[in-house]
Amino acid sequence: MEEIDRRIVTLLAKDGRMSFTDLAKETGLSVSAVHQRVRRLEKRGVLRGYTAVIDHDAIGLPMTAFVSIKPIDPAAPDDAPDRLAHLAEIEACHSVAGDESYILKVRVASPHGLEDLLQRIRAAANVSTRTTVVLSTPYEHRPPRFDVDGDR
Amino acid sequence: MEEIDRRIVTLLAKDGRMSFTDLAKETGLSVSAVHQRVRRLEKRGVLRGYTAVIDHDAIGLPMTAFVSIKPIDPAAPDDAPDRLAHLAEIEACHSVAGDESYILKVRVASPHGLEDLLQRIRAAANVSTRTTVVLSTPYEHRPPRFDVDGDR
DNA sequence: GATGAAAAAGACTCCCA
DNA sequence: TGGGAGTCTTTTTCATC
Repeated sequence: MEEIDRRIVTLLAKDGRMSFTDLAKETGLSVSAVHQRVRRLEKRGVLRGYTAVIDHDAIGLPMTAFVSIKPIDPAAPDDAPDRLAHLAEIEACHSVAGDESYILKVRVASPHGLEDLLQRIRAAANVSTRTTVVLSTPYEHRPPRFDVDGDR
Repeated sequence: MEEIDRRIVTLLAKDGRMSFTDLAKETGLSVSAVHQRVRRLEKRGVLRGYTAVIDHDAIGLPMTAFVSIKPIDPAAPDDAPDRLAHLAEIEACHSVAGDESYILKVRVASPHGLEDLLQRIRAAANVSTRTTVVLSTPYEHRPPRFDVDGDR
């Protein structure tokens, strides 16, 4: 992928609703050339979609936490992500190296809501949990900086 | 905030580029009424912006990690987020309760890139680091489910 | 791949209910 | 607040280089 595609991706990461007209101005290409490139990036899966950035305080889910989980029975098949997928409070699920097996990012309304969610997580996936409560988020969703190289 | 606004927010979380026409169809409102509501949600800060969801594998940053940091000198003023803001590999910075003071989410090209970044983090903010490498991400960026209530 | 032009769809404004 | 009409902008397709 070269320069202009990277530029387009970065611009759309900063403003997912930027118009093709504006993308064209920023990249120096014509509108239709930009259009073509964006569609190609979408098709290739480089651009996986678009989403609104939401203020969780404003929608009544002001509490964020990271929940690390570990299976109670290490011999059982590990299908925790599937077993937890129905819990809408879980925004993300990452399989990780280290002492625990997954890190979940969760959004809840209150400490009570967190307590309740943790119980449901433990019950649904047969895991123990370790929770780190987020106090504030100085920044999040920063656009990626990516270079030509394959390293650094 | 009531029903229809919540619907709009959820729809835009799922597809940040959804047209006003489609939002109107989904909500049963007229285009101008939806338009008005979206602008109001943006103005109130409920909708903080829009962003493209990027495949980090595809752009040469296939390695994700969570880096927890702790100040070397607990007495020093805590301005780690500012000191780290120039590091573009850091996608998010959360202040957390618990043993460490911040959790950073980082994206790098390789183990070598991670090693290099960790050194830069330690040097820039005078902190020790503990790193958890992400092996895979079953899901991420799931839209919030939020109810009328203020609890649950 | 990129371009410009033309047609279709959508965004945005304003006024009235 | 919501709806509708009108206008202007953007998107999308297409033929051409």
